[in-house]
Amino acid sequence: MHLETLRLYCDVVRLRSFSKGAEQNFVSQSAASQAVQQLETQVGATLIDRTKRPFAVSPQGQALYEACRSMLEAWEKAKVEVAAVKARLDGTVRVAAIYSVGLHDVSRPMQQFAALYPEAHVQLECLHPHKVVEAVTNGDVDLGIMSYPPADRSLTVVPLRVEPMAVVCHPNHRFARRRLVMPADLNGERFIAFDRALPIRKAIDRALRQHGTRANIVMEFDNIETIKQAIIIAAGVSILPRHTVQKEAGIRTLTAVTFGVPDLARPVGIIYRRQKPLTPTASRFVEMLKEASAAPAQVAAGER
Amino acid sequence: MHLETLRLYCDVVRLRSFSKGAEQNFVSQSAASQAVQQLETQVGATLIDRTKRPFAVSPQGQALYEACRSMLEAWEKAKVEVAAVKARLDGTVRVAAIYSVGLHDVSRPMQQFAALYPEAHVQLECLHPHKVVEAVTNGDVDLGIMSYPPADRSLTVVPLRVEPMAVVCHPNHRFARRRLVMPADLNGERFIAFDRALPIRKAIDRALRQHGTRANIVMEFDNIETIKQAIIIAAGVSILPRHTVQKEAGIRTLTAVTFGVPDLARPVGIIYRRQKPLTPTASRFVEMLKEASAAPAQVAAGER
DNA sequence: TGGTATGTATCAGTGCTGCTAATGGTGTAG
DNA sequence: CTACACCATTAGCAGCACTGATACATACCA
Repeated sequence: MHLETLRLYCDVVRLRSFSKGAEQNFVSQSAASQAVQQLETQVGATLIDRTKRPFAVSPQGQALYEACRSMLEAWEKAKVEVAAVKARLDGTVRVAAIYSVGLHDVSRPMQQFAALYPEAHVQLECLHPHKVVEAVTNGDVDLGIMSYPPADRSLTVVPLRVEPMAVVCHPNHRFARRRLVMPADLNGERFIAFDRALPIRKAIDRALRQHGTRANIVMEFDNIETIKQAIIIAAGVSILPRHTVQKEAGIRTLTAVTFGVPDLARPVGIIYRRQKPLTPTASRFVEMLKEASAAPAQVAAGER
Repeated sequence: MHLETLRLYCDVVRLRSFSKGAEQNFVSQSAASQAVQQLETQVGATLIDRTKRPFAVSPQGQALYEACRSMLEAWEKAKVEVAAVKARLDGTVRVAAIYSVGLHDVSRPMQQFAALYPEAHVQLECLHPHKVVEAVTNGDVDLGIMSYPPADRSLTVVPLRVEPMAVVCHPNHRFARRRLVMPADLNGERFIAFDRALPIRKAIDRALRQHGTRANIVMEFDNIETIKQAIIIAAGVSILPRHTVQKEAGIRTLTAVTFGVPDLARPVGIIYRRQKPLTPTASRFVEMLKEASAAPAQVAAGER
């Protein structure tokens, strides 16, 4: 039984006319006649007495009319309710980012986004890289922003940018006066590394190994902020994305020196579930992130 | 949108499985998948998150599920309600009869019918002939029982019997001693006639005219009972269906004498609207009336 | 009582929709 | 990582609802 048939029947009864009811539902009079007949067969009763004009609605027909009216009302209500829930959820973009990206690079696009789409809402949480992947996979968030996005077949990856890496040291370190540090310079140098489980650690290790360098790893941390603190207390040097130390370089608490391996760079990307297409709002936020990550890169290039 | 689709969706959600929901609705798993997809398109929201197993129902999906459940309940309730009204109405046969038939010939079949079909119910009302036709035409009653049923194209006529007419007079009247009264005998006789508007009046007038008889009409009434009262008070004679004075003849308050025009007879029939087929109950009652009108006719023949 | 006008039923043809069966893809458990 | 269970997808097909034309019924009018 079609809901449209019930609506048609209600209109026919309400307007006391098959023709008018049909017209109101944008079908032919013939269709209305057949539909009501089908409905009568379905419920097994005569709903309309057509021998008089205008026709008479039988007691059964009246009862069914009222029942149908409330059913159709319930249906319309359900649809708007679903649409409301959808709008509320669609208007919210839940984002999980790693600390180094979330703190520096997402807050500005977030403000920009809030200004452009006042009805939308961005929820940002900063997590450890593995937790970012987990949050995306579980569907706890719509988007994940992270470095070295994993090549998981259940995830779609949108590359954002590639962040050049620099050697970072204390301003008093001898490297701080140089314009360039070569891999060989790191031999035996006290080195503060990323945690072994992180892809960035593996990328740096591979780059150093390819140039025959063996750094003297004295500490391991799983996030950039802690590494920077370690460098500040003169515990050693490290290799970090250049723009993550931009602020510290400005106030001379850290110094970034170009590293002699230009292809060592940290890719940053957005991940989301392949099987779950983005909401329009989330798509717009992705576009904004892509634009935002294009502009600062040029600033960084000019600075270099 | 099909109600069956909503039912399928509810079962899928309830059983947390497309396959089981499909099975419960006797369709393939593919059909269930497509139906839910169509439903999602219709309401414009994702109802079920299929990336996890067992799948998760989204907030929208849950809201729609509850709405659909109540809609389906309302539908089932409406159907049984309509069926109940139908059963009640179908079990009732509304009959309109003219006085002379209703009082004498319908009450016994009615009792018989009530004994045979205890769940059924016969509503009998006695009306003037024209009102009987009107009641049938308006749909106020299912059946009409009357004499000289009109040849209306909107009515179906079921002939019941043909009632022979007799000259009826006071037991003291000179006719009362005769076995036969010829049309010529009525010349100048004080005659109590039917109302001019009634077909039976026209039939009697025509019969008398054909035999060159001019009765002296002293009174006109529109029903047999009143005519009988008039005869009893010795106001004159009349021509009436013989069996309508059977009781009075038995107790010697009236006398019926065979009339010399055997083809003068009153046809009695059932009428109902051609465009509105009889309910099964009404059909059974018609059959019973036909049987009942066959038996007494033979009794009357034996009496004659 | 006939004739006209309005409104509904009926019919055959057709395009669309929902179903099935088979196959492909995905998540979960062992 | 393989096996399994489950769901999605596809093509093909059958059934159904709609249309347009026509027939019929009712109501109104002269």
